[in-house]
Order: sequence, then C-alpha cells, then structure tokens
Amino acid sequence: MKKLIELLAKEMAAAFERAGYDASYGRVNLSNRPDLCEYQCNGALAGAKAYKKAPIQIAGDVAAQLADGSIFSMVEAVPPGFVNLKVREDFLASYLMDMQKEEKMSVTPAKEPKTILIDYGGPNVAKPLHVGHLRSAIIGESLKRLGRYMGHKVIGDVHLGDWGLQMGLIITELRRRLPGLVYFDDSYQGEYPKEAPFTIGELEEIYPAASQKSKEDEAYKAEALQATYLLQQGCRGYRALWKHIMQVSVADLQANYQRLQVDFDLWKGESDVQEYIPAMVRDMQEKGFAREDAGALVVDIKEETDTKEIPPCMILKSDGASLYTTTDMATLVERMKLYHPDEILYVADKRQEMHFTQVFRCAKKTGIVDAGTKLFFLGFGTMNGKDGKPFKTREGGVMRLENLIGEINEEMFHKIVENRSVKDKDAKDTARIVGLSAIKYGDLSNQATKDYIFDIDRFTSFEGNTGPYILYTIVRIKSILHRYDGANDQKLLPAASSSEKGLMLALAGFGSAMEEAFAERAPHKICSYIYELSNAFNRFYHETKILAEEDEAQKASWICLLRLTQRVLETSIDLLGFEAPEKM
RNA sequence: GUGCGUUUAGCUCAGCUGGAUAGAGCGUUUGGCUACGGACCAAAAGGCCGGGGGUUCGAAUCCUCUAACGCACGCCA
Repeated sequence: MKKLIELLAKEMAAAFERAGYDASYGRVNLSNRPDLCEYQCNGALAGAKAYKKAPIQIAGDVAAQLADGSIFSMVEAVPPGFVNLKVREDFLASYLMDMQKEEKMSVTPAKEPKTILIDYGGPNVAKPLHVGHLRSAIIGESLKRLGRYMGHKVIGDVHLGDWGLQMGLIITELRRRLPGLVYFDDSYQGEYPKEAPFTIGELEEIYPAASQKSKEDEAYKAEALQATYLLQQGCRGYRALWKHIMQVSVADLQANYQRLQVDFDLWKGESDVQEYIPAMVRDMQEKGFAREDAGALVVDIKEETDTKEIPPCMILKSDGASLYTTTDMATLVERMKLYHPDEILYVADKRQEMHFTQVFRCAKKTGIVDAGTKLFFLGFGTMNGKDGKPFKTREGGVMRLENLIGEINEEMFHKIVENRSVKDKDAKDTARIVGLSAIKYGDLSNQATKDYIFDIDRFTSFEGNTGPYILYTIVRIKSILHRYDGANDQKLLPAASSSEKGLMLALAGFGSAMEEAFAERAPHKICSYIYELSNAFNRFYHETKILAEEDEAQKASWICLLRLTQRVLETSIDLLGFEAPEKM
C-alpha cells in the first residue's frame, strides 16, 4: 500500500507532466505553514531556472491541471511559487479505511528482506550493568524491532565481554580468599561441583576489589595475567571456575535485560570466538596483510583519502596475546560463517568510533567480510546528569542500572498514588510499566548520536514530550473504547471538524514516519511522530463528545478512528520497546 | 598538535536534507472544570539559529575562516 504522501506526489507529478514540465518536480512535503495548507509542493521554485520561467507561472500551470480531482480539495498557486494543497475529507477517510485493513498499516515490507545483525548491549560478565549500558540496550532494541517491522530478518547479539584479564583478576582474588577450593588443586581429577562457590552479589564485589589491587600491586597483577593465560590454555580448574562465573553472571544479566524488556537472540561472547583466532591470524600472515611492527602484528589500513593518520590495526600484541580488536575480528569471522548477514550494525559508545573504523577496514581488506556485507557503526553520545557532566550517583560513583530503574519506579509510584486511587498492588505494576516508558522515551526522543541530559523529573512528567504522556493518551482511548457498547463498523465518515481532520492526517503519516525512522536509524523520529499524533488526538478528544453522540453512524465512525489511533500508538511504542498499561 | 562532534528561546530539545512568519515541551503570564480520565485543552510573552565572510532568487540547513566546549588519536576494553 502506498503512503498517502506518495499518492499525493503521484498526482502532482502527473499534473507537472500534463502542464509540460518534468514529473520529478512533483515532490510533495508536509506543510510548514499549517495555517495555509496541509501539504505543499515546491517543485515550481526548483524548476524555474530550468524552464527560464517565473516560478509562480509554473505553479499556476500545474494548479490549473488539478482543478477538480478526487484527491485535493484545494490547490493554490501562491507567490513566489508554492503550490499549497489540502486533501479531500472523503479521500482521506477512505485512505484510512484501507490502512486499517492492513497488518502493517501502510508500511510496505521490504521486497528483498535483508539479514541484519545488531551488536548491542555489550555487558561485561561479573560487572553490574550501569547507566553506560542503558543506551546501547535501548537504542539497539528499538532498531531491532523497527527492522523486523520493516520485514527484515534481524538478529540481536548481546556480545558479552567474557574473556581476558577481568576473568584472571576474579580467579586470582578467589584464590587468595578461598585457597582451599578444589579448583585450585592441580592434582584434583574428579568432577567439579555444580554449584558456584559464590553469589552474584559476591562476584560484583570481587571484581572491583581485584581490579583495585592489581593497580596497586605488581605481583598481584602478574598473578592475574598468569591466571588469564592459564585459563586461555585450558587449565581444568580455571575453566570450571570460569563456567561458574558465566553461569551466575549471565543469569543475572538476563534478569536485568528482561526488566528492561530488551531481548537478545544470541548470547554470544568473546570467549566463543577464541577458536577462530589462530587460523585467522595465520591467514592474514600468509596473504601478506599482516606485518610485524615493534614486535606486534599489525595490518595497515591507511587510505589515500584519509584526512588524518589512522593507526594500523593491531592483531596481536608484542607478547603474542590477542586484544579487543582481535576478538572483534574473530567475531566477524564467525558471524559471516554462521549467518552471512547483509549488514552488521554496532550500537556502541561513539568514543569507540576509531576502533570500529579499524576493525571495519581490516575486515574488508583481509576479506573476512565480503564486499556485499555492510558494516555500520552507530555511535551514541554520553548520558549526562543535570550538570551536563557524565551521569553519577549523588556520591559521585557509577550509577547501577538497577538503582536507576528503582529510583524511577519509585518516583512513578508516588505520582500514580497521588493522582489516582489505584489499588496498591496494581500501582506497583503500573509504576514499572510507566517508569520504563519514562526511561526509554527519555532516551530515544533524543538523537542517538548526541549527548543528552538524563533528567528524572522531566522524563517522569506526564506533561510534554514524555513517555508517560503518550501512555496517558493511550489509556484515555482505552477507557472510552471500554465504555462503548455500540456497533463495531469499519466505516469511517469524512472528518467533521478541523481537529478530526488533523487527527486523520496525523494517522495517515504513520508509514512514512516509520520508514524514515528506519532508513535513518533514528528512533527519535518515532517519538516525534507519536508525540504529534497524541497532540492531534487530545485536541480532537477535547472538543468532541464521542460517547454522547446521538448519530449512531457518526459515533461508530469515531470509535473506529479511536481504534486506529490506539493501534498506531501501541504499534509505535512497541517499536520503541515499551507498552501501555490498562489504567494509570 | 591532528581529526571528529556539538553550539537554535531562561532550561531541555526538534527542524522532514535549500523554501513562506525558525518550531515543541518545561518554566513564566492568562483563560477554560457537572471528569466519554483536567495527568487535559486554548492563548500570550520569549530568537542577529556561537561569530565573520561566501554561494543562491532564497541559508539554521551548502562552502570557507574563526571562537568556545566535548571526544578520539598503537600494544586497555
């Protein structure tokens, strides 16, 4: 099904052609002067030079071709050369009826579905999630859902940080604290216990303690490096411990992501791709891509068009150990082998841009990723506090994600209890649902690539461009629909008021808004779309007594309009990654 | 030092890829309650779009210079 704006543009293009101009000038835009028109075409201005004519003359010629059609109720040529347009109410109503019959409400599913792998989340095992992990999870999840809605096959991979020095540090600290554990007995040959010798709480305390000690104590650090080495070499006891760490930590991570309604198809990590590294490195050497430099193994990735120095991509350190880059390269080897994606999208902090530039270039140059697969880095900005500096707790430490969510939920709970007499049990659940909308909408309504200020008071407000305001609008619609007991026709009457037409026009823009948001990987466009839609609905609602309407056909038509509005809003917030409660 | 990014109303942000009078929210001021949920709606005030120069019929948007701030620049992830 075509988008409304495409139908308008098609009509416009035909008019340009009939008037003797090129059809390509017939592009139609949303009006930027709603007081004058609903849509506008600026093609006459653009074409003035090519035809050596005054723009207003071209506009007049075109407008004359559209004098009485079935689509426009108004076509006006206005100086200097705008063509101002209004849509016929009956045409709009029938368009919306077609739209509501479609599963995807005018979004055209991709003709050739692509396999898109999204790498987001990126938590580290044995470390609690903190606010830094929030953006990747929220933005990645939204893009995953949006991609699927567009008809693509999208695979989400959490890409765990589960290998390397951090594991050695934990093992070292455990060894110092509990030297008697069988895992540290080299002569032990039996089965290791199934239960982990620590809880998630202990694990989260052990890592920072170990990390701190290794910075102050050289011997400690050496021991941790040695433990890392032994783990990687396959030391039985250490492997068993590593499995425990994974088990305990991943269960906790899963619970946390579930609370955020963020869901990964793959729980792969750095450890899964270690087996690919030796062959990958050998291949790079044999094909002559890799060279030795100061003892390390590097691949040159400079390009002539570079405006600055791009350091070579380091594959192995001078001590022969692998690094972040190595693991990411090996991950690409595996992803190409198992999924052969058309596109891989990384959602990570924008400060990692250089790293991904190196990985992408190296992967392309060495042929690990073939030319047909696109690699894309979506770097997001920092989440700052009200002071404009990176978000911290009141004490100045790193804010744990759980605590942040807890604070928001508590704030939400107070507001709900203050404003409505919802039963306590329900209020807690409702607070969680609304709280999640506050966090996610607060984040996603900003452009992903920019830094933004995380302001709990603003995000949890029920007024303005916030998640709770959108939910409130949905709940309001639900409440009316719940009380309605008349016929459920699918018939929409032409708009009877300007506010109703405004709502209908807003609904008709759904498909374009979603496709644009996807093409630009810009969830904030979904937010601004539903914010405007909600405003249009509330304006209409305010001046229309729906249930009190005596004309049954009119009432049924409005109910039908409400259903469509609800569906568009709920579909949109699902693409953002949250949902609406029944009451709030 | 080099490169990248940001700079729009008091504050927080949009601005559909060059079009009309630069838009929202919060805050401020004002009006609307017998609630289909007022957690709403309507209205007002508030801007040399960081600054200079250029391209164009036309610039917040493109080019150039410049300032402030942030970030990244080889064995961390």
